[in-house]
Amino acid sequence: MATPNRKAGRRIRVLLPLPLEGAYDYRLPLELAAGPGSFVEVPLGGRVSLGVVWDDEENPEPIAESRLREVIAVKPAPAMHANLRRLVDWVAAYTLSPPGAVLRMAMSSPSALEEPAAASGWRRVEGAEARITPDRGKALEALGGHILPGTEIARAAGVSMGVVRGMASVGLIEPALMPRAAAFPRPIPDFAPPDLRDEQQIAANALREAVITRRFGVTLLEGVTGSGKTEVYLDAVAQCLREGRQALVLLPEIALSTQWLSRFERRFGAPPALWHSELSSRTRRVTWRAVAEGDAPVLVGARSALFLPFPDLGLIIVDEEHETAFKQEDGVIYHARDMAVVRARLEAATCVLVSATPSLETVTNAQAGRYAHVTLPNRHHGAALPTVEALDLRQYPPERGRFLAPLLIQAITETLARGEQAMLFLNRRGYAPLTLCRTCGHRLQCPNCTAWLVEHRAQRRLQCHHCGHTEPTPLACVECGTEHSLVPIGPGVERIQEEISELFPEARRLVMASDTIPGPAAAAEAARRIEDREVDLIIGTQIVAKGWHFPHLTLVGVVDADLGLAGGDLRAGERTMQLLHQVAGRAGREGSTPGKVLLQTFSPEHPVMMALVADDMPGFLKAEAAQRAPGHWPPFGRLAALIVSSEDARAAERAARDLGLAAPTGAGIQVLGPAPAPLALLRGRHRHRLLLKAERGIRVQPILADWLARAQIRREVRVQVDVDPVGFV
DNA sequence: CCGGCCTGGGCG
DNA sequence: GCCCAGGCCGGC
Repeated sequence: MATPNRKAGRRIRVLLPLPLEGAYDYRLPLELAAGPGSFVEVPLGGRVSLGVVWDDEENPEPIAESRLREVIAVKPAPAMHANLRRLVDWVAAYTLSPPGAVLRMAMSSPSALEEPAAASGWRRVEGAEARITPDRGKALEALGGHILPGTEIARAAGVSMGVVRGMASVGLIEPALMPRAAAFPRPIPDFAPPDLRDEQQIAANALREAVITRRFGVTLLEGVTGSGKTEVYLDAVAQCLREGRQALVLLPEIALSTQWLSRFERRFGAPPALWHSELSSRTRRVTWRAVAEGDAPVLVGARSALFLPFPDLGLIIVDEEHETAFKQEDGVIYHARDMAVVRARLEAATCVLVSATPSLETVTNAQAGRYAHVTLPNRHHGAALPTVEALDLRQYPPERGRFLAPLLIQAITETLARGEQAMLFLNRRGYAPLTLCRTCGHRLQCPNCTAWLVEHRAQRRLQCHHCGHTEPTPLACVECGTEHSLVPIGPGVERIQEEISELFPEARRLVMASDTIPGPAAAAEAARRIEDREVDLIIGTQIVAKGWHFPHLTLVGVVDADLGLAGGDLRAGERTMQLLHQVAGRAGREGSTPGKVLLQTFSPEHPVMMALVADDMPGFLKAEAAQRAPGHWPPFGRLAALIVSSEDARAAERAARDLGLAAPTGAGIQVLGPAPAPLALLRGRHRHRLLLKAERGIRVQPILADWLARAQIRREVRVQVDVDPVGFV
C-alpha cells in the first residue's frame, strides 16, 4: 500500500539482539540521522525491536527493495563504539554464536537507552509581585538561589506542599531543570596510596609504564598469596585514571568481594561502579549509562562487564585469572579472561592477568614472550608462607565414623589454645554427598541428573546440586521400604561442623558455604566476625579460598585433598593445585605467627600433594606441560567440545552418532567420541559429547562450522559448541 | 468438526 | 526471542 515516493532513504544494516545469522537490512528514512553504532527501533514481524546500526558491509544475500522496512526511531543514547562492535563480531566468530546473541550481552539494559529524565525542580522568580505570607517567606528562604524539587522545599521550610503549589500558581517560583548529579564520584588517584615494598614498586612501575604507552599489551602479575598484588594493580588503576581513561576490574565472585571493595574505597576515596547479575534494573540502567558517557571511571564487575560500552577503556584487570568462574557455560560460551585480552587489543589498552596460581595457558603465553611477566615472590610484613604437610590417611586414619585425623585434631587443639583461629576446608556443601540404604543398597539419586542427592540435614531435605531438585529426606528407604535404614556416606561441611562441635564444644564455629553466605551482606558480616575474633573455627567450601584476609588465622586443615582429582578431566590436577594453594594461602598472613596447612590425603605421593608440600608450582606446571605437549592438549593445541542434548535419550544418542559419522578428518585434527557426557543426564536432558582436538595453529571454527552444516540436527536436539572447554562436564 | 497444543520456520 | 502456520489429538 506504500506509495513509491515515500520510499526515500538509504539502506542500512541493523544487528538485532536475537540469535539470527547476521544483521538485517532496513531503510533509514531521510528525516532520521543514524550511523554505525546508533541504537535504533525497527519493526520486526508484528513487533518493534531495538537494534544497533551495524557496519556497511556487503550483505551476502541482499534483500529485495520491496521487502525493506523503515527504521522507526533513533534512540538518544551514545552510539556503540566501533571497538565494541568489533568485539561483538569477534566473540561471535570465535564461539560460533550468532552475532545477535553476543550483541544481547552488550545491550543488557535496553531501558538505559531512553533520554535520562532530568529531574525537575523549582527556581525563584526575581521581582515577582505576589503576596508573601509567612509560610511563603520561609519557603523562599529555604529555596534561596537554588533549584530544588517541591517536596524538598516543603520539607526544608517546614511547610505543606500546598504552599509550594500556591507559590507556583501565583508566579513566585517557576519550573526549572536540576543539573544531573554525577552517578559515580571520581576515584582520586592519589587519595591514599600505600607504601609499596621494593618488589611491589618494581612491579607497579612496570604496569604503570604499560598503561602510559596507551598501546595494547598483556602482563601476567604473579605473586604469592598475601604478597600485595591488589595494591600493585590498584596503582595501575590510578595511573589509568591520571591518563583520563576508564579502568575495568574483573573479579570472579563479585558478591564475595566486600573486603576488596572497602579496600578500594580506602585507597581512592570513592567506591567503584559495580556490575553483576544481581543489580536492580534501576542501578543497571544508571550504571550502563554512566559507563557509556564516561562518568564511571572505574568499574568492577563479573565477566558480563566485558561487554559494557566504555568509550575509552585504558586498562583491564583480570584478578584470579585462573578461576573457572570466568568461563560462561551457557548461552554464548566464552572465557572472560581470554575475551578481556581481545577487548584490550581492540581498545589499545593494557590487560593485567593476576594470580598466585596462574593457569598453564597464561604461564605458557608469558614464557613464549607473548605476555610480559612481573612477579612478587614474598609476602607482606615479612610474613612467611605457611608450611604445608601431607597427612597420610592410610597411616593416620580418623576414628571410625569420623573424618578428622587425630593429628589434625591435635593441631586444632594447639591453635585454639594459643588463641588463634583455624579453618577446615572441604569443597562439598551439605551434610553427606550420598545416602544409601543399608538393607537393599539403594542410592538416592536425582530424577533429572546423573548425580546423587545431597543431604542437607539442617533443612531435613535432599538436594541435587546440579538442577535444584529438592525433596524431604525420607524416613524409610524408597526402594525396599525398610525404616531407619538410610545412612549418610561421606562428609559435607555440615557433617564436619557436627564433628567439630563434639570435639570442641566451646569453640565458636562458622560455616561458610554458598547456602550459608548467600550474598554480599552475609559475606561482609562473616568477614567482620572473623576479623573481630568472634569466631574460632571456620568450616567452609571453596568460598573460603577467595581472596580473604584473616589476620588471626594460622591453621588450615584440608579435609579431603584428593577430592577433585578423580575423573578424567584434563585439568583436574591443575585445578586442585590452584584451589588448595589458594586455601593454604589464607593461613599466617600476619607477620607474627607462621601459618600451617595440613592436607588429609590418601595419596601423598601424588604430584599435586608433592608440589604443595614442596611449594614448587613451577615444577608442577612444568610436569603438566610435559604431559600435555606431546598429545597436543591445551595449551599446546586446541579443543572444542560439542555437547549434544535432548530430553529424548534416543534422539540425543542418534544425533551424537550422526555427528560422529560426519566428523571432520585431516592432518593435525582428531575427533574423540561420541561418548555419554560425565553428567549423562542433566536437568532432564540426556547428553553426549564429542571432542575436536586440533594442533596449534589450526583454526577450529571453520572446521566446526562445516561439520555442523553437514550434520542434519533436529530442533528437539540441542548442540552446544564450546570452544576451549575448561571442564569435562 | 472444531479447537487445543506442539514444533519449526521466519522475521529485513 | 517471539509469532504464526501447519500438523496431530481430544472433546461432545
